[in-house]
Amino acid sequence: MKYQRPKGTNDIIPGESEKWQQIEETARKVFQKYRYQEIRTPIFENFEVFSRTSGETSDIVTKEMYDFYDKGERHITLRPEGTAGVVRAYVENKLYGPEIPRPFKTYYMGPMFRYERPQSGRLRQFHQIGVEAFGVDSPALDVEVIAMAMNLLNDLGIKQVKLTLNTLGDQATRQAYHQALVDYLTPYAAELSKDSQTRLKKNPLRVLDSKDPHDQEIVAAAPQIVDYLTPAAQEHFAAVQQLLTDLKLPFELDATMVRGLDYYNHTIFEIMSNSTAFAGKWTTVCAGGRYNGLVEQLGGPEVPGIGFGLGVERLLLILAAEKYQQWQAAPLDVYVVGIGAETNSAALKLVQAIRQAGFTADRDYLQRKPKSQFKTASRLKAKYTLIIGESELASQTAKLKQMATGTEKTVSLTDVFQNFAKIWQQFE
RNA sequence: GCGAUAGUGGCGAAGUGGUUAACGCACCGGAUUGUGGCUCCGGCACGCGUGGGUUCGAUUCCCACCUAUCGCCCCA
Repeated sequence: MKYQRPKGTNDIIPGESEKWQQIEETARKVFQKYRYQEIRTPIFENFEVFSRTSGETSDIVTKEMYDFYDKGERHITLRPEGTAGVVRAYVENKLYGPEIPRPFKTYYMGPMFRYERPQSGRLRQFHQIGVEAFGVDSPALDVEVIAMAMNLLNDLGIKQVKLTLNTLGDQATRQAYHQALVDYLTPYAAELSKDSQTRLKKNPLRVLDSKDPHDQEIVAAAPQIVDYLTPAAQEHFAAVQQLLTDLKLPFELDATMVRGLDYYNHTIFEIMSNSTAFAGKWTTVCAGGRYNGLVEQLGGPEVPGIGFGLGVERLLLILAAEKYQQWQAAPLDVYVVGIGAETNSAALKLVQAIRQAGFTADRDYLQRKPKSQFKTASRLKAKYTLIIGESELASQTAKLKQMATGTEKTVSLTDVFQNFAKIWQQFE
């Protein structure tokens, strides 16, 4: 093969693309109900938009950025996630203006890029559907966003999910907790895994979700962030839990859940699936949280925000495994069979007329013999065939055949051109 | 970035250091001047991921690279 797609990318071909359309359509419908509007931001941004916000020491910045210098020596990054770009656009377009009602609720869908080793459900170019809501600090908004994510998954036919929840607290909480954690972990530094030793220096919180068994033993007795929450943070988190309960949305608390990105605080959540697509292992399909302070960090006013991102490829894996739906191309109403080269023009006019009458139509383009054309019509599951040959051409008629029954009727070409819907109706 | 496994037609899949690379499915054509099934007959890899090397000779052996899959890291 001369050319192959770049490593970690995928072609979404007919047969697949229908699924994408269905997912996107479902998402748009759900978001519309909650009154979120679409935003489309560039696929690439200045490097700093992501490096500053995600955290200089985060894995995304240190090893997963797809970045390069363009011809003007600008340091460009293909977006690794959606939030930073949306926040940048929010600030740049002054969407925090007083004339814009709060919360400002928006959603996006599109490709994201991370330079990493491809694996199942993980690509270099992958796709996320995400939402962001700005300008409201109320726990009710946290819960609305979470409920909307659950709503979307449910509408997509994914029922087997688990919602996990944690809080990172506010600035004061984080500082106090950070210190407590470092104090606790430092004596164990030598025992920690190599990765965790560097985490301890760069971002101690990340030690919490280490997969290393011995790390986990140490972490088990570590101080928990809930014990360091300021009264305000405590109150916020309690309210979120209460509201979720009011909505009868079951959730689990996970004190070790953290985020790979630095900008999160307060409520963070993940929705996980243990679908057979992941060999029964709980895998995150949707992750989100609050990011008060991020807007400021990108040069805007002090405006709180919350959002989530959902991985489309992972969603597709679950849907394929659960076979919840049958996806297919638009059904074929009429297949036009042309017999003889001289019917070529008439066949083309016929498919066009049928399409303009609001039906789907296709024809043979290879001048194949009738038997083959009928075979194809049959394979395409055409409801009707419209046959035109020399004799029909001479009498300005065509034969309409209902494939299921084999019944044939002669129709005039003029009628087909002028009112195919009527002919269709009479046959049905 | 590290480790493991793999790569033969549209798909599935045999195979071997040596004349024309099995077989199945799908597809195309014919038997049947203009009608869907079945059957029968025929066609369908100038080539065995790419590039080098060893050899009289490589799809087969060696090396490098590419890609995929899985694990680690991390994450959607």
